[in-house]
Amino acid sequence: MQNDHFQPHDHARCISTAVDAAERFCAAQGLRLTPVRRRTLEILLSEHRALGAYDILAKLDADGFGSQPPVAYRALDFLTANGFAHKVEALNAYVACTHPGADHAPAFLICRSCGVVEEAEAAPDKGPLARAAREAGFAIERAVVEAQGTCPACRSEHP
Amino acid sequence: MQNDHFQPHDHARCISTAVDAAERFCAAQGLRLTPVRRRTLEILLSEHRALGAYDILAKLDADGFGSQPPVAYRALDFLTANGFAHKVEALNAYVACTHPGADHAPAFLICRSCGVVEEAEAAPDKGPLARAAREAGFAIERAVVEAQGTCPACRSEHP
DNA sequence: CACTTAAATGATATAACATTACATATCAAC
DNA sequence: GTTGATATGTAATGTTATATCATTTAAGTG
Ligand SMILES: [Zn+2]
Ligand SMILES: [Zn+2]
Ligand SMILES: [Zn+2]
Ligand SMILES: [Zn+2]
Repeated sequence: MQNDHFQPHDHARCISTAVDAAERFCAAQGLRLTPVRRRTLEILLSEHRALGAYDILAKLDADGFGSQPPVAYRALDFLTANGFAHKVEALNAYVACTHPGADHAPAFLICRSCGVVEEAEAAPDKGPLARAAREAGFAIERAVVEAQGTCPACRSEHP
Repeated sequence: MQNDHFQPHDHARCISTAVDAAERFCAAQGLRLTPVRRRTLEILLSEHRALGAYDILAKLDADGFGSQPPVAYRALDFLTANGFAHKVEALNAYVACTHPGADHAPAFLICRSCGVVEEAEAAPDKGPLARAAREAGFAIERAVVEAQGTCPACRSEHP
């Protein structure tokens, strides 16, 4: 794993890297990183935890954007459709992507103690699930891979 | 894979096997497979698709059980806690277990065309995710592994 | 059997997550 | 500047899930 956000790290760099990548990608693809979309990405990037759509909506509202659910859901749809954020299905919540750039298949390690969500590569063509799919003749299009447990930082606090 | 519920099969046997296994397990463990719990399991077993809690609730209501959400959620809690059913996080819906018996880590193949959900073994200690977890010192307690795509039966219909 | 206690159910209310629909505004191209 | 496409504002509604408290049922105990 290139990064490990369970440990203390230069988080300002996490934010600037991701925002820069989003800006460059949007410029290159003719996508519009509008103020509400950009602010939503910044909100997600502010921590490595998954945030609910209504948590995000409350912050957007406080910042002078709209106060109705579609404001948050539209921004999240844009960010997830373009790979800048992901939905964590097990939490019904959203997290900024930490593997910005190309299209990819995310997997998550979710600490149930501190809430930090670490993104890894799912490698959808490998592993036991891919084998079961091949045996059944099933064509995988998208995979949700989310492990819940405890991160090293939390376990060292409660030994 | 022992079974493959994407293909035609003796489904009455699926049902009787699973209900029998649940009855034996409850008898052995001193658990109470009450009428509403048993009926909920039968409803889930009636098809190999995931059903929403409110779909189940409507059927329970029609059968003379209660009509309020906790009726369905309590029965589903019992069934999932004891391994007779699983929640499919990507669908916010529930499916009967087809690997009855011991405690196990399920993975799912979900056909987005016909809705059939096939259960496989997740093998939580293998695969790329387990490797990433070991590298990060993360202790996995539960894994959500859900692949969405198309099953062989549906693909042969739309070639 | 009567008593106690834990588990399960009934019922009400509310919280949390998400979408539809339609009006208005902004932007890019012509 | 007009046009058409994209984005936003806003109201209403739909869907999924939980909290709380009263009541009933079942199991264990003397
Ligand atoms: Zn960081
Ligand atoms: Zn990502
Ligand atoms: Zn069957
Ligand atoms: Zn199972």
